[in-house]
Amino acid sequence: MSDLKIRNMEEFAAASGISRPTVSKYFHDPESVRSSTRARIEAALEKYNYRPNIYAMNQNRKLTKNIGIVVPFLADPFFAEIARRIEQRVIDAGYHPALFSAHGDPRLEVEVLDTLVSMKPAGVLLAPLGRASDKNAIAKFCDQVPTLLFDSSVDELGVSFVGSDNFQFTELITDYLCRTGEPPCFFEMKTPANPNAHRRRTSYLNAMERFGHEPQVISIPGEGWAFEAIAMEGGRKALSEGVFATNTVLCSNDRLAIGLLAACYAEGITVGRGANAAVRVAGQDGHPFSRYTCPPLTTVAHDYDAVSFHAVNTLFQAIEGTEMEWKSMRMEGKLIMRDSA
Amino acid sequence: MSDLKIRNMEEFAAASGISRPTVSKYFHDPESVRSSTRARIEAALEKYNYRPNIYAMNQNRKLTKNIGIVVPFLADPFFAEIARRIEQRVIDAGYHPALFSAHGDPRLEVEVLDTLVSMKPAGVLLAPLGRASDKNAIAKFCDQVPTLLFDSSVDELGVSFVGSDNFQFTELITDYLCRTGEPPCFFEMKTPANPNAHRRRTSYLNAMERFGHEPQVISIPGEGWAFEAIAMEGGRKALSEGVFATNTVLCSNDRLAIGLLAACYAEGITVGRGANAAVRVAGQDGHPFSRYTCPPLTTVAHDYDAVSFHAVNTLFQAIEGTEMEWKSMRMEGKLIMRDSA
DNA sequence: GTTAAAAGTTTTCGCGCGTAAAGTTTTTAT
DNA sequence: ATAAAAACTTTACGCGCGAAAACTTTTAAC
Repeated sequence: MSDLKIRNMEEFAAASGISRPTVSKYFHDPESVRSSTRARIEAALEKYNYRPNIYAMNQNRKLTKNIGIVVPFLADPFFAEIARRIEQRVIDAGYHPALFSAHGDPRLEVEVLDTLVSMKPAGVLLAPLGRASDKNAIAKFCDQVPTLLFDSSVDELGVSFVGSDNFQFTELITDYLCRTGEPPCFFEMKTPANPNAHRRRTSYLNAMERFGHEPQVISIPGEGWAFEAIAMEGGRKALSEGVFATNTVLCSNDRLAIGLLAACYAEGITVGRGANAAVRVAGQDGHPFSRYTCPPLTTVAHDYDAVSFHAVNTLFQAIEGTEMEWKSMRMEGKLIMRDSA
Repeated sequence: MSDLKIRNMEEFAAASGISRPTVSKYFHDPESVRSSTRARIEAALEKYNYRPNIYAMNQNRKLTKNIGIVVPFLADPFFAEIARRIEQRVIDAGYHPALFSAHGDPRLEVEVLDTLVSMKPAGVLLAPLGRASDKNAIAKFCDQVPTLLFDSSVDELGVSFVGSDNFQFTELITDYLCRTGEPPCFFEMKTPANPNAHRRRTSYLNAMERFGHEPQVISIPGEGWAFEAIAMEGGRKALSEGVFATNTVLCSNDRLAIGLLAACYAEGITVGRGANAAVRVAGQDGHPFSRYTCPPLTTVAHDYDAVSFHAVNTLFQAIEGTEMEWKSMRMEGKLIMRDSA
């Protein structure tokens, strides 16, 4: 690599023996220039470590090559995992991901969206906070930027929605639990941040009715995103008061289940599906660490691959101008039987 | 808010009754204009939802208001947590954080650094991959951008280093374990990604010698960032072969400990400090979920607050031109006694 | 080998802002 | 009240690139 510093595209074009507009075209889309031209540019690119000034580049483009990714809480391993996969797919498609977390704060979510508008991204993949979100702000944002909502939908905003079929999740595991032991109680937060929680509760109630069992929902208090702590505290209280009508508890999500497992441990209650276990505990999500709880957590896992694939693909279709109606794509979950239930 | 669309700073300046250069100055630093001027600009800002074009803004500035944050693996809750806190502090300081993860891939780490160079950030907070990092690329990067290394240092690069005192971590918990039961074996990955692992092993060996105990290091094979899976597999093998010389295992980090707890569970080995427990297991890091393992994990917790505070502050000092020598700031960890050891 | 299409070149303009210089007004200090 | 300092205005230029128009060369098609 030569040490001669290339100051701008003009100089780089001269060094590579190609005109600046063609070089510009190359950076916009390498496939848009003849392969012989591409080779010469790429040879120069090897020699001089030139990169176009991203600010000058994006100033006059209506559409940049940026893709925004927004999640409600990045310190939640579920969102970290799904964001990681989406980011990888965006990079593979030749775009530049810009990752943001609302950190559980609706005001910060609005700020992130404001920042994104001024970034003129080609598109945005947005997992909204949910209940706490400023719906008007999100609607306004969706009008300005091609946005695909994932994980949890807000009305019918954006180009489409990609997520998981929460009804199917809960039905699947409720069925499994009913078939293999006592019917489950449902353990959830009273005021869940995420609208998927409501779907799961409803699905539980429906499934229990269909199977002819009496449902029981235990709603514990607590706000925010510290699900494990909330479940541990609420779980200990519920366990010590003996409110669970059966020996089986289905948690609204895996993080609550992890907290409940800790509560059981603290209360000296053995968990598992063996004869000498007192209760069965199951979760929902296929949390990255659900495999390593003690006992390993029985759960319904998101199809991370399918969600990230369809989310990114659908957004790119919209970006490329494919006309399409808004639709909701919900992936089925897979039952993962482990020792906890 | 008026619906009249303001197209650029010229129009906004006209609307607020202030000249464009002064408005420009305001956006660079609101404190740099007279309070009466500031009030008029902010009144107009309320009225019209104008935001300067970030690309045009940054094109001619040598220094933007962006702060890069780079971590080796964002799906690791430890890094998610420290990134979250750093990001918050950066926002509070009036800067714009740009968060990147190398996803465990050294080539991606180099790409992220390349991207960051072209973003002309005011500064970067970089937690390098460690062993796998391209040291030359990092050194070159540090020459171009004010960079503060955190978590793990690479030579004496950047303006300074802020992290944890890994020697103190391991000494502290080794001492605790020796005082409260059998001396610990040390459980680690054979080829750890992070250089801190070496410090912890060394510290363990030193401490054991000082306390007059025979050290035993169990190094399990495995590559990558799936620590729990590696520890679970390696742990089951080690447990079934009975390689542990004592009933106490100190893990190089909490994620390995979580995997080892799962291995113990799978092998039917009870963990804890009670009389009827077979082994004691301890970790290091104060992983966000260490509180919710079964049994809850005894560990040494990073001082997340101090690390994020000093990292951000030291970087800002360097940005503001404060002359200072390179120094290494290592925060002490706090022993967190729980039921696992 | 001719021809049209595709690709590349030259030229020119403008985006939205940073920045600097010179002049004017307002504020602060004495 | 007056001078000096600070803040603001006016004017002007340039950053590095996108984009469009008009022209030239290369490629592909028959």
